[in-house]
Amino acid sequence: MSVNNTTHDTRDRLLDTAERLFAERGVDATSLRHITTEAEANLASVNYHFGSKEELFRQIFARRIGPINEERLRLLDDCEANNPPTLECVLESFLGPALRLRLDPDHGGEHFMCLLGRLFSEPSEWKMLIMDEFKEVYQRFATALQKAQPDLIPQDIAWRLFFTIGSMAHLMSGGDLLKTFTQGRCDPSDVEGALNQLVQFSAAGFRASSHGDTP
Amino acid sequence: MSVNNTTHDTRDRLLDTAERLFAERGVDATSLRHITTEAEANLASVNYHFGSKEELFRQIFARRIGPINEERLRLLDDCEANNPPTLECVLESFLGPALRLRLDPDHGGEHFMCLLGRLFSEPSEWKMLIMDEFKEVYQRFATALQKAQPDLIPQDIAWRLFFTIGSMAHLMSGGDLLKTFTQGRCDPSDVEGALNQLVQFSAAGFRASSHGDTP
DNA sequence: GTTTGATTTAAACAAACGTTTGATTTTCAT
DNA sequence: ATGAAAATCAAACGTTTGTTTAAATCAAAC
Repeated sequence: MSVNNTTHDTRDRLLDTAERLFAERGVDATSLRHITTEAEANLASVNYHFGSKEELFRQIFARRIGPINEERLRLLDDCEANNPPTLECVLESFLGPALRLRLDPDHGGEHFMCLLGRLFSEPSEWKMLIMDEFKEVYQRFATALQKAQPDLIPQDIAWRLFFTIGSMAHLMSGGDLLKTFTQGRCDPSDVEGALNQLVQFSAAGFRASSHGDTP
Repeated sequence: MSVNNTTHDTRDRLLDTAERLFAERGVDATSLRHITTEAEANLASVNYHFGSKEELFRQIFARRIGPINEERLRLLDDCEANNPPTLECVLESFLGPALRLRLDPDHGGEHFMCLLGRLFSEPSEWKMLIMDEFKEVYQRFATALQKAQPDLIPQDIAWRLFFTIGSMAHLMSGGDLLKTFTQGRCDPSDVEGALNQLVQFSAAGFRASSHGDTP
């Protein structure tokens, strides 16, 4: 049988459920039994539809990461209509599509965002998956940032983009720390507020002079 | 028998080996069999010396985190000899003791640093362990940063400290991304260089005006 | 209505997990 | 040297893991 509605029912339910559980408890700590139970599917269904747990993870990742990076590049194109593009515009093009996953009405995007944020600091196998998909986006944005701040040397651009990614990943992977320590007065789920905070913080970081002393 | 040299030999070897493997492969993905094999100890030795895998982790954490936070507070005291303290001094007091774990000659500190960096984005159980130990340090530094930048509202301080912690955690948990993408021209293992980059980046972020527009 | 292929199901698989046991060896104060 | 405590050891414990199998069920084409 080829594709039809009911056929992909359990397949999608497995993807959604696994995405959520992977985000909540980590990939290694989530068993196929847990996934299939919550998805109301048979234990064997994961191996039937995906072949293995690793391939399930790969497909969870694949269906989300493409659109995000495409939108990043599309927004970056708009920024580069101006020459040089503004720092804020470039940074928002990079950070916005990731952070706005939280707005997904069925919360699937939010779960994936959390999972993706955690992946940045994960060792080994799983991380390699992002690397490849991320390379083109990274290079395009590093170049754009260099154009926005032509006085910086490439190493400084790299360091600061690295820190920006770290801040983004930290925000994506939870933000419990922030909400806890501020007793809810800073709310990471206010997407546009959080995005604005991060864009302003990073933009200021990129505007620091090159060798460190404040001018 | 009470403490003597050979008695604590395997105990320490277990702590060191587990610390390294937890950092390299993650806590969940590291088995007691893997730990005890590499430590050249019997499988039962972890349960004999620590009672459980969780308690082993707890002790790995406990022996390192105390000294780090003490040094942070000691350095912060020195900063606050000046009033107000400089942003750079406060940030370096917070970031330095963590990042300088890399300088540990037997590389144990480096492994722990990696493990600690990952823990920030980990879900649930393991993370709670840091939270408690971290609360006092967080509050003291948030207060100091507020004194250093009195024009910022507390929410801005919290957001920017959150981003600083994210950048720090990203750097601690590996920095593969940075080294890979810059083909080695940015080297996270140059501790003082990396520390300087992060301090300058964060300090500039903290100096951004409150509501976002560049003045 | 029968057939065909896709899907679901219950049951079993071997492997790996953390932990426990009881005997054995090592260590050191007496 | 002797006895008691500490440490190590091989072996087994009961679970849980991801995966496989073969039969049962379902959907639709002929």
